[in-house]
Amino acid sequence: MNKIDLEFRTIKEMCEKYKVTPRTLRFYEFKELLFPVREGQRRLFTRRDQARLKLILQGKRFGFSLEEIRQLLNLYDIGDQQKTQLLKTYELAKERLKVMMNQKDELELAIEDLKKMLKWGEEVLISRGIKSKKN
Amino acid sequence: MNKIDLEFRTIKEMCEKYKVTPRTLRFYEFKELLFPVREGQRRLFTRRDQARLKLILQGKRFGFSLEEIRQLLNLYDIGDQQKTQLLKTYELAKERLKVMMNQKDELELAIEDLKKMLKWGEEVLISRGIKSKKN
DNA sequence: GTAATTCTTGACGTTTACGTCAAGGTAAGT
DNA sequence: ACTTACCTTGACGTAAACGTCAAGAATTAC
Repeated sequence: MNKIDLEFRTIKEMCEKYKVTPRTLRFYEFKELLFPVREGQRRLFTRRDQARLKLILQGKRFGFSLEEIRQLLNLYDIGDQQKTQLLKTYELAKERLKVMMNQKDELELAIEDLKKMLKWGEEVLISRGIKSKKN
Repeated sequence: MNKIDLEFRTIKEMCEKYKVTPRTLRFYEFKELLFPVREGQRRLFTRRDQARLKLILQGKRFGFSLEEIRQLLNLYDIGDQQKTQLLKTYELAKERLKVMMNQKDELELAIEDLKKMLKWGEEVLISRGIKSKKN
């Protein structure tokens, strides 16, 4: 009924829109990643929550832990942060970038190695007549 | 005393050489990734075990689960494998390669995004006089 | 006004890859 | 013989990120 409905989403709507389960959203609230308001006892997720959820899901894609994500979210939400804390968060992100770049390098090596393994496995399969050459 | 000592390693020697804990090696045996022989009740790890351990550690670097590694190890150890099983293992590795390449792509995107975040965070820090430009 | 739906808060279960005692066996050094 | 050192097998603990009931409240549908 209210135009305000555009501002808030129920847990179900959130689940459909972002492809997560209710349990997940409640869990994120419990972990202080989201802060839905209450209408009676029901949760209502604000735009801020939605923005945060998007970042959470992205963060997860990047391999961050929820705890790391919680800290990184402060980068977007600096209002009440202290200088020290802000700088710490920044450093955390920088560290994470390093880790990710190493991961990338290792992953590239891994891919090469696995390709070699596959090539070798292919030879074996062919030599046993299990597999034809052009497949 | 024996020259055979070159063939076998105790759990301690294995731990030092491969930087793992005894618990890890026992766990891998329990999970049928390693098959040390026994001298009395003590474990002796063969060359085959060492080769397998190297592959296990590599596999872990690549993000395989131990169960996946167990299956992949069969690629190197085909003696008693059936054709079907061999082919299945091969396909598994191929699937894994796909996953890894996707991971790599995502990771690259993630890295780019995180770099942007850092740049933005840097602006904020500078604008607050917490951080100087050339750092 | 009753049923069906959606929500709530517990609270225990799950998986992976080990960590961490506990209690005891055995071999080696002295 | 006694201590030390290293080994063994349980067996319970841990962390992350939810899954999966259970039991009850509140809203909506008809």
